[in-house]
Amino acid sequence: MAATFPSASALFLREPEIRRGVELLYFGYSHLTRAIDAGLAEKGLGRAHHRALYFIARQPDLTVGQLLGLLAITKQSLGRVLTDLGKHGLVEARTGPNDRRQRLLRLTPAGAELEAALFEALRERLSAAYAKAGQEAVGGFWAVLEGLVPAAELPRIEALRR
Amino acid sequence: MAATFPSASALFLREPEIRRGVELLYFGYSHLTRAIDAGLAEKGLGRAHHRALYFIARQPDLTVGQLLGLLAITKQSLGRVLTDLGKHGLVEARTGPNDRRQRLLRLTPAGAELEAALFEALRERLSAAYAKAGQEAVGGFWAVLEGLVPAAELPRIEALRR
DNA sequence: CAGGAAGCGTCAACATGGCTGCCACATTTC
DNA sequence: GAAATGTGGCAGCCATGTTGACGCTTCCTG
Repeated sequence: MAATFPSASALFLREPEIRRGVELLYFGYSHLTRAIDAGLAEKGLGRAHHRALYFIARQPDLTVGQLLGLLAITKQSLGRVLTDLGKHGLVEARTGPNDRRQRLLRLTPAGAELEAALFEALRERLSAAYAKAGQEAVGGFWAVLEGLVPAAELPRIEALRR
Repeated sequence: MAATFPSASALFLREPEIRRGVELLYFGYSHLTRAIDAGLAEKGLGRAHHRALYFIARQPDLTVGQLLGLLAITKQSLGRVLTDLGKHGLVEARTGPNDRRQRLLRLTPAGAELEAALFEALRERLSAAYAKAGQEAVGGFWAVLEGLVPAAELPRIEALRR
């Protein structure tokens, strides 16, 4: 949260600055996600598989429902992805200890290895961008992106940071 | 370009900070793009149509080839999108005055109106995030995203700013 | 000025990853 | 015991990406 009070005519709120943000977000996001496509294709997986893999790595033993909430897709779409990941031996599920209806998801060693390899590609790109922009810029980067996420959603994201 | 020299152990380059960036980028991008889905669905269009619409609005009279370069999809995929936009009366093309092989793309008044309405939704979200984060943060946001784009690609993006 | 290269359009076929609707089952909670 | 919840599965649809091949028209160069 910055301490500045934006004036009514703040220059950084005008159309060119907004368009610049839209474009950089589009291109930046595109290039970052493309960084792992090759690694995924090797295993016959797609981006949907990676998103699931990523969040399971991030929060082991999360339930199918929690993952659905993060990905914001339908149960059916996720089901297909989880089935694939299971068949590839990358993800395994066990029954919830408290609520036996739940299935707790976890990466297998092979899954963890693949996720780490894919993350390495993301890390390379993003840390290069971080280093080039500097620490302060990184704080700004986070702050703006946080502002794009509806307040109701933020807790779920913050929870990923343990 | 920040003036800081990242030390070998810069805290903001460690895994948690990288993961935070990956996640915020994912969620921020998702929420921003979802902001216009309703408006698009009303017209029977999808996100692919919006991307084309957006860049044609941004750079009128751009050629099919230039648009292909920006979107980084195949000619066939773009062809389908442009055909749709033409049928809806949102985009029109005229023969290039210098090179008659080229088709210069332009929004019709209806196309400009739709693009403006969709942009308004993006503007609302992004300017709220800008205002909340403050002007300095916005600079950092841009700087990090620029670092994600391969150097070879940057000129094309900078060119959008006239 | 002939011939190759470039810009564009288009056909067919296919893959991925979303979606909806509907149903089934085990389990938990009221 | 009834209702709500968490999960799984089937069938089918749609949007948007892909490859490969081919054919125009136009431009440029030797």
